[in-house]
Amino acid sequence: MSKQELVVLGQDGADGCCPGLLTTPLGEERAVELAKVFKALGDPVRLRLLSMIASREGGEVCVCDLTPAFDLSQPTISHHLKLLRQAGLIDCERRGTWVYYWLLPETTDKLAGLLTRPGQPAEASS
Amino acid sequence: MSKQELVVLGQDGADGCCPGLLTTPLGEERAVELAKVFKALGDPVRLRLLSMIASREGGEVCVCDLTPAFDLSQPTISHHLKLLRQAGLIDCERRGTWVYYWLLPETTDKLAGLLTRPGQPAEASS
DNA sequence: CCTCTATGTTGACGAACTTCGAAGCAGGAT
DNA sequence: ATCCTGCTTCGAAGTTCGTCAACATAGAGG
Repeated sequence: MSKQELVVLGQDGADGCCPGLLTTPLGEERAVELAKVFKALGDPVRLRLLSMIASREGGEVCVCDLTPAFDLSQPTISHHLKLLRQAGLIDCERRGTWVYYWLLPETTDKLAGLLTRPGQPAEASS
Repeated sequence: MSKQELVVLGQDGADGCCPGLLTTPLGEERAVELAKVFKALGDPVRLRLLSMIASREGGEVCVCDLTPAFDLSQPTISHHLKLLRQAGLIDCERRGTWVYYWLLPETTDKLAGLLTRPGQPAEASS
């Protein structure tokens, strides 16, 4: 299932290794890589999907719990989930009849780190 | 100059007022608003522009310093800068012959906060 | 085996995006 | 006023994206 070519956000982010977006000019290859992840977040449907998955109590959501929240066909939801998966933001597994999705926090952590300025702790909101 | 309809990232983010992306399901309107900002970041050219602007010593960059870094026409760079500006990520001002751009850190701070999980400080990288 | 349900994949189409050249505008210099 | 330079806006071409209907697949249960 999770045999998609993921976007791997190289060395960086929360582990405090490599330059953040806001401190050092971004190289072209790295920009391309990063843009894929941000592009995945650049759609309202995908943002809501990610949010629904991330905020789920047990950490896992079945597709059948996601689809009814939208006025979209199931294939469209499936398509958006695939893009989020390819961006390395979520992963999934089939369990019997259903497929469960969960957040990959490393990726969001790295994005948050990249967008954080040196002096700014940027504690989680709420 | 800065009379663009900015995307205003409502109440949220670093000020710890409203739910982060990862803790509470996102409302539709808010998702649309947020998606515009992420979409602005979803292009390699714009990411590099933002990075170049943000990491500049004095905090300001002239367009003429940005353009040579790309294999793109000046109108194209101008277009991307406009999108970043409409997303509320940067602003600009004309001074004599040149136009200077600078980062609006409130917006990146808010994004970082939204992507940060409750337990995770997400200190700036590098 | 066959059928039913839950998901993913394919192909197609309109909308949106990226890019360019050409034209427009604002200021400084002549 | 006239020209030149720096930048933005306009209009068009090519590409990518979001969406759906139709089809394919995986597993459960007869």
